[in-house]
Amino acid sequence: MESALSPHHDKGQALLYLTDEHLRQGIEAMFFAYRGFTADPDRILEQFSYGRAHHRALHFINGAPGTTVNNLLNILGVTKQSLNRVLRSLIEDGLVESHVGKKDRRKRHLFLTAEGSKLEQKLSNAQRLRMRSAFRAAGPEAVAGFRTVLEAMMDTKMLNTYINMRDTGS
Amino acid sequence: MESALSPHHDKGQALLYLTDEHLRQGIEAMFFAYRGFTADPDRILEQFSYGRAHHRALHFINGAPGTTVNNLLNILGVTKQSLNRVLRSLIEDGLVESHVGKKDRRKRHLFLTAEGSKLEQKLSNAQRLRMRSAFRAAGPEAVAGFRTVLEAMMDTKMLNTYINMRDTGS
DNA sequence: TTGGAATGTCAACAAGGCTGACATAAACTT
DNA sequence: AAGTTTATGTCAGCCTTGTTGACATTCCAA
Repeated sequence: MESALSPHHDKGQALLYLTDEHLRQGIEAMFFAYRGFTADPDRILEQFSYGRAHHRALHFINGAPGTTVNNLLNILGVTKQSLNRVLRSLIEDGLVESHVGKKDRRKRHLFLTAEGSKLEQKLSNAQRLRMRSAFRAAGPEAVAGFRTVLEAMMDTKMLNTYINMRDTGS
Repeated sequence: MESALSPHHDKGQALLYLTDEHLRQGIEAMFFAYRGFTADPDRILEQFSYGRAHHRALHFINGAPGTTVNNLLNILGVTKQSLNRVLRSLIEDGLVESHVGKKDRRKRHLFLTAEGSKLEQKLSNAQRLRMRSAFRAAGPEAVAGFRTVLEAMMDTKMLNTYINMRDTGS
């Protein structure tokens, strides 16, 4: 990265991507990209009178069937009251099932029903479609960089959660 | 990227980054990274009893001083009622000034006051700090890839808006 | 057996989206 | 000059999704 012969000059060159101007562009890119990222599922959710909170619950229950309410709380970073409202409507509508734990009967283990799975598929298909098209357009090196920067931008605690989900494939 | 001798095999290899599993990871990375991205300004805004909507308004008024309400509406993608509520409080609190247009007196041109600029600085410093540390940790190639993927993920309309802001440097 | 953890529920509140309706002033069109 | 469109503001009301606080229940663990 830096030449031993002219460290100061090369350091200046190499760090040009860290100027305030570049950072501002990165900030705005995140803003606009996140809007695109959520746009497609949002349109589907509207038809079901659901919101992003429902999508997030469906997504993570799908990724970790049998997860507990508390675990979901930690992943989503919201209060139990907030999550409970969402879960209640999903359970009432027959998209999610809550089973009392066998070992620890205080815990509720959450599962998608067939219908819940169907909606989750619909949502994630839409989101993957855009992600795939963006990945394909950008190419594998860009995607690797994308992942690297995003991981560096996460809170430490969330990074561990993410890495865990990434590596266990659920 | 692909060998001329065994295009099929290499194509299979090259496209491994487009599997559903990788896309799912990209989706979750976006979710967690966006949380990190907004966490620092959110903490500051809380002290001022403001929300993200105020931050967004301050950010884009700062980037394009004298912009009109309608322009801001298009950038932010919200209704005028929603934006107006935020602008009103910022104007009342003396962070933003609204000036009647000289050429077209229907238009209101928006500017940050000294105090508004101060808060905007505070917010963007916090956000840049995290972005800079992420960029530095990831390196210039990763940052280039990050930008490429984000731009590919935006809605076409927003992409143009973004590119315009990016290139004019405001 | 008692303390605390896990969960659920009720009530109340706020931010910030939304729609619809209406007002006003200015600019544009015919 | 009259009528239309544009830009903006405002009022009322609704929804989702976040918050806090209080309280009940269940049940594990020391």
